[in-house]
Amino acid sequence: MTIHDVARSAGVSRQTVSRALNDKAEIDGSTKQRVLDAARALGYRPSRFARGLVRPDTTTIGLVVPDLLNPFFTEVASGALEAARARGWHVVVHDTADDPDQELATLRVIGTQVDAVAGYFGRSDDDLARLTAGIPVVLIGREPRSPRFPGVGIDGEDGVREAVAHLVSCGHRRIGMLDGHPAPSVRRRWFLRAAAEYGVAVQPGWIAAGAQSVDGGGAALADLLAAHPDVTAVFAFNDVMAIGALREARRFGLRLPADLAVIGFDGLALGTLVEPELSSVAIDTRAVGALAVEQAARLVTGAEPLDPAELIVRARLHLRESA
Amino acid sequence: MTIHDVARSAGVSRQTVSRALNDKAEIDGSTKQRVLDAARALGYRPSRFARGLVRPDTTTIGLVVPDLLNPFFTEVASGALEAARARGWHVVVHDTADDPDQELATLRVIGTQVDAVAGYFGRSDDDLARLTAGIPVVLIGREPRSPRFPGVGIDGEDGVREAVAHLVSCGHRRIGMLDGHPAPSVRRRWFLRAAAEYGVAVQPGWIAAGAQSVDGGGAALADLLAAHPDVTAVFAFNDVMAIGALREARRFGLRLPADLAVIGFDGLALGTLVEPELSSVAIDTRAVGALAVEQAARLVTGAEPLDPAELIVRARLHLRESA
DNA sequence: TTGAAAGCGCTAACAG
DNA sequence: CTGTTAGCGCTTTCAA
Repeated sequence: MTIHDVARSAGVSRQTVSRALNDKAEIDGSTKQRVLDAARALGYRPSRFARGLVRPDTTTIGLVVPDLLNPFFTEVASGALEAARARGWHVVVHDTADDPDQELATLRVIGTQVDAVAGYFGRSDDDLARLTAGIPVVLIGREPRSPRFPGVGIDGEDGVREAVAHLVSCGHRRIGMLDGHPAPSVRRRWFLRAAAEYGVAVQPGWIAAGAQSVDGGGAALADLLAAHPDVTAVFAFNDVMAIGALREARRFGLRLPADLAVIGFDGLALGTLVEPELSSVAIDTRAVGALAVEQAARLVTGAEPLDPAELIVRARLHLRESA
Repeated sequence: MTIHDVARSAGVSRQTVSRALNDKAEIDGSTKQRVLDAARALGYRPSRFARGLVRPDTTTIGLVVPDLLNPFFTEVASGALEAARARGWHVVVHDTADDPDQELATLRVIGTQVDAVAGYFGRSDDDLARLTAGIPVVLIGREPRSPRFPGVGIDGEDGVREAVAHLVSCGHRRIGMLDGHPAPSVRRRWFLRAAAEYGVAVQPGWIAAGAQSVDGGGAALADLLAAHPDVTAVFAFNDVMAIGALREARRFGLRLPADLAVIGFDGLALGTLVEPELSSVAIDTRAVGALAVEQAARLVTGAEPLDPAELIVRARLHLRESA
């Protein structure tokens, strides 16, 4: 079903069909209507590729995230969108549902939709290279960083240390962690290292892991407290889990932060909506997205790419009410 | 910069370049490397359109939302994503920043990226028709519904009536509303009609309007209470605003729901994270997205489209703690 | 293993 | 106002 079929059906040339469809001036009203009717009758839809081939194009970059329902990723996306807008570029957001098959499927089609790709990927560098076949790729949050693709890194080490220092200074000695799958995470390593520095001997049982979601955080806290009710503070893999922990703690009848102090990671705007407001090892989520776009832009235009050191976003402790 | 330039630079034919880039088998290792080097040196990137033209294609639909940071739209997007996945299709999400210019820019490029468009648009039907030039369009939440494009409608009338009935049955007589811009909204009309039915004479000053955001909701409540501190309950344009109102009320030192009852609209998952948990006139947000995709799918494949009556999502009151 | 030819569906430029 | 011609950049036959 091409423009040719419509042309034949309407008894005109392809060019006339094109004119009718694109609302051009140089065409007779009745001819136009006839063409439009024929197109509708045939169920004709123009090929976006053929169009793109002959029309001036806008650069668009694809942002791939594992889960749009997680506000962390929407904040990153928002930063990316804004950075792209500043250049007059477009961003389309893809959701892989945190599923390797979906990620694969996305990678297969994305090459026909965008000029560069940025985002969160689980596949190996080799797979990525093969699937993206020549279009620029920027990884976000991949740890360890890839030698092959540039990536935006998140360095939470100092921030986590601040968090542990704060908890210790408040008198906490039994500090647990709610890790997120896949565990153990880098954030856990930062936590354990900081705890060791401050003389907190974290017992293996003080760490529980759960899905990176509100419910996962709640479940992890329940597990943790069931085995170790004497833990007085927890550091969560991210804010979403921390918020789940807050809710779970309330259900347990714990007072916050008196009975249990909670510190999250990410510094989401969401943290100011819950009660008590969430303390968090915060990163500039919008900067993460903006840097990814900036690097993608340099790759696309052939400008000098940003240096790995410039592509690191550092975390800082934001103290609010929950700790 | 085309495949031709690379071929010339590497001293091979275009097909050989194609083979090298796409990791095909029938190519000598050293030739491949030479081609790859030349491509890199030239900064060559294949045209996604030319590729799309000759490669089997996956259908993708574009979902256009005004603000990805608003969880309502991410819930809708999530429903759309899931419905598309069930058919093996893809969805890309576009954010227009609630800005007519961005919407225009998006519409201009979207035709080269997707096979159908669904979402929230402010432009006139004529503009939409011209800009989308033949690709199927599904409107979401447009009120009144367009005669030209199919759309998913939201009917909150019964739900709002339930909400007002509930408030009245709890003894509330001075019930205000926090409307969202652009005001007055359809939801306000539902509210006023329901209030009239239940004998509540809503004074003009009991209605304040604000941005459709957390801060907007907080500001609107502040305005409302400053002028009419005797209002004992408010219905908010949406949950996000309601949550802002909750926060503002806490800052005012009001007890919830004893001093002020709050009911939102949308039924977001977010509502269960705040304290008190938010009562809301809830709609099935995922169904909204799913219906939009379903209709787009029918338009794309030429199947019998869904009837306007089937494209309506009705709201129901979900009572939690805030009212 | 490589190259030549053909054509994907569309629109801009030009001719009529 | 309408049709003809000529590509856009790429990959897939098929032949060498």
